[in-house]
Amino acid sequence: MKKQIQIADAELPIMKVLWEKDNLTSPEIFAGMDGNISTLKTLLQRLVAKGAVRATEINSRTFRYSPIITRDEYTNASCKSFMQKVFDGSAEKMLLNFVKEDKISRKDLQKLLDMIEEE
Amino acid sequence: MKKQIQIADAELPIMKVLWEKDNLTSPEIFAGMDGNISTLKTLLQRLVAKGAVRATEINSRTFRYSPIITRDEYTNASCKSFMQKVFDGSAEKMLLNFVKEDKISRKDLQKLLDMIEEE
DNA sequence: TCGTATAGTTTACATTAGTAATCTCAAAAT
DNA sequence: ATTTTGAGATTACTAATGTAAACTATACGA
Repeated sequence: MKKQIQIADAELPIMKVLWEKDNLTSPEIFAGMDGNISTLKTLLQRLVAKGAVRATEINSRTFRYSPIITRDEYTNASCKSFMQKVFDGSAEKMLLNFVKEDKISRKDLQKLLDMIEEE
Repeated sequence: MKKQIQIADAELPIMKVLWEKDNLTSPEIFAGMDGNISTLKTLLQRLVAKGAVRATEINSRTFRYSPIITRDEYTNASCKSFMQKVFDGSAEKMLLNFVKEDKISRKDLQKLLDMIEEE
């Protein structure tokens, strides 16, 4: 049972950058992101501390960062716990809600169906 | 802009009980729930404090509790922020992921489609 | 070579969340 | 009337989160 690493909301944007392109230096990560630079440093640090991101030393005192947790791992775990929490683990309940609330249209559903059929 | 009331994970089970049946006394709420009774009291109190639950006095020092936030309000807000956070606000991305991960089957989708067609 | 910019480290602090024990005081029981 | 019970209030404490300033020491530019 590998203990679940929790990625906090404020940390997620950093993960997203690294999922897009990894092996970046911290300035590369932070360029394009908004928020206070000190805060971003702290968040990156915490991600490294909790084992979500790996820091590889290049020069002494500078690193390149890469995600250890994959986007899929994160997404799957989040979806699962979200579905569990809000819809008592029922995907159908969730879907139904999305349809009722017009978050998804008939067309979207059809598109999805087609996509499945193709495989 | 009504400020978003956040319902914490540990508080949610109490809300779920009240969404099922409201105007309950605290012993009625807690019966059937598990967890330390003191903890449950704290959580109920916090829900009242943050305006998610209304306490109506019956005798002095005893109350009946009812949800102020509706299940739909909660569900919609949660879905929205979850989708925003994880799927950058795209319902399709999310659905697609659920399908890819086999959380939803072709059959489920078809059922939904049928359901929509009927209206 | 020396100064400086800055990547990374340390420290800080308020808030929320999870968990729970203890206290208070009226209502119910005897 | 007195005791007991228990609903609700108060207090507590740790961990996580969001936010950010200050410090340190090196790599690079002048």
